[in-house]
Amino acid sequence: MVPTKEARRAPADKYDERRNQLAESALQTLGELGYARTSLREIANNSAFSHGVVHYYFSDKLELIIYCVRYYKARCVTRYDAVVAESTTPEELLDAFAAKLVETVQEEAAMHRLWYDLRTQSMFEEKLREAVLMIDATLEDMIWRIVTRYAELSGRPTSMTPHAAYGVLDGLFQQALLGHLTGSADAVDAMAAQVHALMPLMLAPAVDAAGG
Amino acid sequence: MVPTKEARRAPADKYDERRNQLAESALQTLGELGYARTSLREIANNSAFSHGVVHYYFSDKLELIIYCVRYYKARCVTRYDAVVAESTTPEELLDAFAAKLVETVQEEAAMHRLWYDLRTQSMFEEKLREAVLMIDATLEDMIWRIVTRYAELSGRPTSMTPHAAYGVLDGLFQQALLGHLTGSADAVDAMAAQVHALMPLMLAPAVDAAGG
DNA sequence: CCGATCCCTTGACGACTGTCAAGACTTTGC
DNA sequence: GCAAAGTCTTGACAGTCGTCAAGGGATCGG
Repeated sequence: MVPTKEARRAPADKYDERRNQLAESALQTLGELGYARTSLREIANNSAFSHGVVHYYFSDKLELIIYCVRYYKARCVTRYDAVVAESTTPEELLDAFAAKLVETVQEEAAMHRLWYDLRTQSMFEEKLREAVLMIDATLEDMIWRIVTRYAELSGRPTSMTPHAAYGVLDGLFQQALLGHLTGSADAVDAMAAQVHALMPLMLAPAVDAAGG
Repeated sequence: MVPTKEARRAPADKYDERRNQLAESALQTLGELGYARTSLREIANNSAFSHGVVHYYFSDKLELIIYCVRYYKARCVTRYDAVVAESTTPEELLDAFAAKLVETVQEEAAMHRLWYDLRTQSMFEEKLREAVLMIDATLEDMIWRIVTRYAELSGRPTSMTPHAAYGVLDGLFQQALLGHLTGSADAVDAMAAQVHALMPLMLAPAVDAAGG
């Protein structure tokens, strides 16, 4: 009998652990091959198990992938929190933020292209939408924490909605990722410069210090 | 014998015409199903031909798709030229540009999600990169024509690189497309507002008219 | 130590895929 | 009107896919 999560006895932990283990292998495979070319057998090959085990822990290929999306989110959501916490001036925050962006484009390119792949797939596959929109909103929140902290440190109010701020930064990030993956040597540095130029524009214009 | 484009006798036009016909059917199918779920048989089903004919006009599935990308580009590249040509004030240009963006998100959503799909696929499939990067550069030029004309009409110089301008606008566009396709009623209107707010930020700040 | 439950492997199924060869039908050149 | 070239259909191929059933060990409760 196929065990469901709630019907399981004691080792619900072990069950979830296996699911996470498979999600890990799936994410690795998906990041390498993309959604279109990833098969369950290939995922299993990149794990310690055989291909049949997938249907023991997931009812469906899509359920595995959706589980992966949510599992992946848990890793990303706090990526910039240290940057926010440790910066004490707007310039410091901006530098640290841009540096972190550059770092993550370079070192987690596979995961990021997978994210964009899955987000685009959700434009075609309705079942992916709920999970994708949820993580997209979470990423928007993450970006907004940066922007509001940057505004705070600058002593100026924000002049963009969270949605718009996320949209433009995500556009630059995606552009840099594409450039990075296609061999453009200066793509990530260009992104850093663009972010430096863009962030001040997300705040209301500084008043001239004429009055004091 | 498989005819190659250069070895053909008189009807090189008819040959290309058929290729375009197939590209049309392929684009329709790809826009509906996405790259991952589109098969050659499905493309042929959406055309007047049978599935075998694809290999008469294209050596490969990938060659067909790459041909589609280039074919698709030819339609997009002049989309905003009328807006540029007919606007006489910066406000008019901005309104017309935003309106055109809204229109194209709504009425050509399938083609746009396909474009983002293929562009993302190029992060995984090396053979797609050349065509994708070419059309991406063309789109960047298209956007830059808007921005420079906007700057001209405003009497202010631009303050962003073409790359950055394209990146941020594309981010907003993609965000609106995702929102539109996932049922968010105000996604496209939000994009219009965001574009209105963003475009002035792409120009150098207006000097205060204190000196006359 | 035995039976039951859990975990996992193996192998198979039907469906679908890209590709291509064989041939039929159509058009063209003479 | 015949032969050749061009165009398209049909059918098959080898392979891969998601899915699932049967069964083997492992583990655990008694």
